[in-house]
Amino acid sequence: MQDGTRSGGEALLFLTDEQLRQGIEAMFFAYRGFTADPDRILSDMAYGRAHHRAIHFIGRAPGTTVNNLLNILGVTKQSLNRVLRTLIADGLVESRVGVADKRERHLFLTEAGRALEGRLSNAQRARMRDAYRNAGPEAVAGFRRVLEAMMDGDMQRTYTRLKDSL
Amino acid sequence: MQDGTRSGGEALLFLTDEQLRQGIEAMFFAYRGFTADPDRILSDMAYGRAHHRAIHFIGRAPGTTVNNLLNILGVTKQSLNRVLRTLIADGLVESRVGVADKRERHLFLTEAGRALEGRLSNAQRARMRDAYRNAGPEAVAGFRRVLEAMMDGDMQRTYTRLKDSL
DNA sequence: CTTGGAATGTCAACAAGGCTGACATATGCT
DNA sequence: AGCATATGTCAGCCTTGTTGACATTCCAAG
Repeated sequence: MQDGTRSGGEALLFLTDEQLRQGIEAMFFAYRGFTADPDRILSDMAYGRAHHRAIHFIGRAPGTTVNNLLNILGVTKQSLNRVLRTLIADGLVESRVGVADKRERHLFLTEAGRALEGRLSNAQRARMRDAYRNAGPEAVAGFRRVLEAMMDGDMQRTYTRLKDSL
Repeated sequence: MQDGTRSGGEALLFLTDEQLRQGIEAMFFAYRGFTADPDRILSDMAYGRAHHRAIHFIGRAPGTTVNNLLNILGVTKQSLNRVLRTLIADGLVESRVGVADKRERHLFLTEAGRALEGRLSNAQRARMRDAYRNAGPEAVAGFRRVLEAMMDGDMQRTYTRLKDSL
């Protein structure tokens, strides 16, 4: 009564190793599609996926601090700083010294930053929308449930906080 | 009757920009969890995610050719070759000259290769299993449907071929 | 007021893993 | 014989991650 059937006779066939393996591969191939469109846009400029992530989360939570962003992105400050430096130099991001705490830097998208953010997120949303429409609302609900269960505890909290902040 | 409601009054609220954005972020955070466990195992050795992918798909389709693997992984031969070279040198992968066509190399996991593959895929399946169990069979079906709809056409075909080959 | 710690920025060095371009080798096919 | 295919390899470049060290600025506690 483990991993395939249950005492009541209810099949747990969705937990077989083969089903799990298919899920793993689906995740791998789908993530490629997920990033493909923004990647194409970015490759025309001198930017990569790291820039996209920074732009996305700054646009998502304007005024966020560097530390905040660091936690969301899960990279080192040196890594993030390199990306932020170029975005600021190129006039896509603005960094304002904190009011309450002047050590903190609050990050905002400039007009140009918002423009690029729009292009990127339009492309990514278009793919998502097609997939959602194709799969239907119940499938989408399941999709979200499985993804949330797949996150690390920390990220689950970060994700929920972000999600509920609108 | 676009993007929010339909003439019949059926809500399409799951296609709102806000819902799509949440799906995008869920995908981002979930993928981190998805790769976290194998990454931890690999970082102890001199290997990375690229080695994991190669090992996974060779274990998945033993005897696959280099070209085949190239198509699945979507990287350049130089990139793949660097990874394969170390895996072969370390005795995890065996490369056999083709029988019908001697230009081709067929790739197999050695005993040691299968051992590592097992560790990695056990870890990844464990997380997947927990997520699946947590979300339930209907959610899993929806998860799979959305992921498949999110893939590029090419990858969708590759994925299906791979999936049906068992 | 001094001092410790927090938040941030920056420099240097390095590694993984992508990429392009060029070229070599062996083999298969026409 | 000659072209195409499959593979390997060298060299060089880019992005994006890492660690370690150090400076600056500022808050807050003693």
